[in-house]
This record gives sequence, C-alpha cells and structure tokens, in this order.
Amino acid sequence: MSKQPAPLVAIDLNAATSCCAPLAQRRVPPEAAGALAAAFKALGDPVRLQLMSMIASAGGGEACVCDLTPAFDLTGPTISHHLRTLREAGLVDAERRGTWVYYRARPGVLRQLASLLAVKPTAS
Amino acid sequence: MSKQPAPLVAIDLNAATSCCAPLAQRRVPPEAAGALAAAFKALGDPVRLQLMSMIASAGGGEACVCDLTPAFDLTGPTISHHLRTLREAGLVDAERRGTWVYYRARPGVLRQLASLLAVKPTAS
DNA sequence: AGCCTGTCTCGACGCCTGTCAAATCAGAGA
DNA sequence: TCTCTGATTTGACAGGCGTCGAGACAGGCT
Repeated sequence: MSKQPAPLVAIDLNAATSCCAPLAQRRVPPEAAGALAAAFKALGDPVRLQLMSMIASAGGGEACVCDLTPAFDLTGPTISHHLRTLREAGLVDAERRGTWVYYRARPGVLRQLASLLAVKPTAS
Repeated sequence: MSKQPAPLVAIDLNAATSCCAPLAQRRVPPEAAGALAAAFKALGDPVRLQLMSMIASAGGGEACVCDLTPAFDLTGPTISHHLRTLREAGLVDAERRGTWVYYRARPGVLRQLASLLAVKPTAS
C-alpha cells in the first residue's frame, strides 16, 4: 500500500510493554507506524470489525466459525478470508477442536491500540 | 469495499454521546460498523497514522501542511490526498489562514474509537 | 497587473482487496 | 475405507487505493 520505508523490524504488538505513547501526546515513530497501521487496517472493514466484536464479546472468550458465518450475507470463503486477515494482523488466534474452528481475541493488541488513541479527559 | 448492507444512515462519530459499547463487551451493531470501520480504515495507513499523530500532538493543537509535507518522502499531492482522507473520515478539520492551511484533530472521534477498543483491565 | 509560493484537484498507472465458485483439506462417524 | 460436514485454499474478476505529474486555485508579494 503505502510504499513508505516499510518497517524492516516489525513491532510486536503482542509484547507486554506498550509500543508507543498516545498518538495525541507524541508523534508515532515511523518504525512503529507500519505495524500499528496494519492493525487499524484490519479493523477498517465493517465485516471484520463485526467479526472482531463478535469474537471478543463471545461467551467463553471464543467464537466458532460456524456461529460467525451465518451472521453475514457472505459466503464461507469470504468470512474465512476476513478471519485470516484478522489473524495475520495479530488480533485473533485460531484453534481447531475436532470438527470446528474457534477464534479467540488477543486483548494485548486491542489494549495497545486503545491506549494509542487515548485522549486527555477534556482538558484542552 | 465490503459490499455489506452499507449504512444508509451514517452514524455521526462526532456526536456528543458515545456510539457504542466497547467492542469486547457487546457486538458492534451492523449500522454502526460502517462508520466505525471507515474511521479505522483512515488510520490504516502508515502515512496517515503519522499525519494524524503529528496533527494531534502538535503544539497549539494544529499543524501546518508546510510542516507535514517535508516529513515524508512523498509528493505534495499525495500528502494532500491523505489529509483529505482524514478529513472525510471526520478525524481532522482544515482551515486556511492566509497562505497556509492548518489541520486540527477532532478529539471526539478519537475518544469514541478508543472507548470502542477498551478492554477490561486484566481481569479475565 | 503580474509573479511567486503553497495547496489542492485531475487524470493516469499499477498494486491491493473484497467477493465468489470450485477445489482441497481435516475430522468424525459408519 | 468411504462419506459427510465444516473450514480453508485457490483462481478469477471488478473495484478501490496509493502514488505521481501536470495543471488549477488562493493569497501575498512587488
């Protein structure tokens, strides 16, 4: 997409420590921008955002593809493609248990993105 | 992009009241997913994410295009295009003052996105 | 008026992405 | 082993997106 420098050392958004200070506090470092933007990009589709939400809010912390798919007017392969995108963005994990595949959210990345967008209360 | 229902009534992310409960708490409503995903999509590019950060963290709360452009290895038109994208996503406002154009962040949307991604402390 | 500088718009190019149908893989059960 | 069901992969297509150069517009000069 953006043919910018393209982060040679990918930032690990699942690391324990936070990657960056809030976006409105200090400029996002170029090396981190690639990894962070990739995560936002994965959430930048209505279907994926809903999938992410369904997975993250599911009882037991996980959701079965068999429950996800019928919630949309899309074919199975398309849902599978979106789930793969979320997986490759590090937002979810997949696990096969018998016949079914279950997806589970990775709270760490979500937390990092949330803190990146954090804005001071209302003191401007 | 996604040929989903496509929200006929766009959600106003700049409204005073928050649009939705945290993504991990309750499923994002399909009608809201479009508007929210559009905002995330706008942040889903390394250049735009850095632009957003430079604007939001700038002294005085605003940044001049003349300061933004030289920070990237991109032509003026390209930066202008990205800024327009951020503007159309409702993330920033633009104002011309004399020769220069200044961009300013809209904290409301940022806040909404942050609260959408909010995750419970660490109590699982 | 005429020019210069800063910014945006337009048109074009190539890559990326969302979607589907068809084929393939993975387990479970007979 | 064969078959059936659930999920993913592959291949193809249309449309979207990031980028640039060229041109247009805006405002401040002289």
